[in-house]
Amino acid sequence: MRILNEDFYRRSAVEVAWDLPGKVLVHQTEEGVTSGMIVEAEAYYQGDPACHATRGKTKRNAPMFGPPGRAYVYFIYGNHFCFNAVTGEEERGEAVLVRALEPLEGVELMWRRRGSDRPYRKLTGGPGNLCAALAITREQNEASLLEPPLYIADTGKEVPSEEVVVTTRVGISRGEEELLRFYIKDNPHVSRR
DNA sequence: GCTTTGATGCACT
DNA sequence: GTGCATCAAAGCG
Repeated sequence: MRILNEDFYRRSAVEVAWDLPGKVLVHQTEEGVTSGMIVEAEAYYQGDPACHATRGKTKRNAPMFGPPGRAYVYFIYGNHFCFNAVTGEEERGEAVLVRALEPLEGVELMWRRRGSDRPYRKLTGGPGNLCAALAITREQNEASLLEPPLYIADTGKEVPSEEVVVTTRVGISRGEEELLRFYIKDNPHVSRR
């Protein structure tokens, strides 16, 4: 597998979000390697009222204004982490939220982290779930995605464009009208259709 | 410095 | 389908 380079991320969030389904997110930890195919992603860009960066740079969203190819991990609702890949040129304030994975490596480890009574589809389905399964926390905030232990790789297999569905985003209270969400058709790990 | 609320998930009805 | 856990940062004053 080929690790995606900076040029991949140095594009608009919408373009990157379109290309991410089918790519593989990998996290190597002391416990072992966990990875999964990205099956759902959403684009956020400055000017979008729902984007964290829409009101300029703050302490929380500073990674979104940094160089592309970094992680932006933030804590939400007291319990949950969400993982984003920073895209676009520096100071643009763009990112792509990874919402769901299909487990590949380290499934046993994910089960151990999550509890064994969990339905398989919920193991990495949903932004909070995939972060818990891959052990992504605040510590991975601003980490580079261009090299191990945390990176996104290209399997060489492209997802046919007719299998990628474009729709509106989830959980947005403002500006729901735009079609910025991309997911793989009929994949059981996608939370909402 | 105090209040509000959110790019959620889960247990429960 | 509804409610709740739980907290950091934004927003306000």
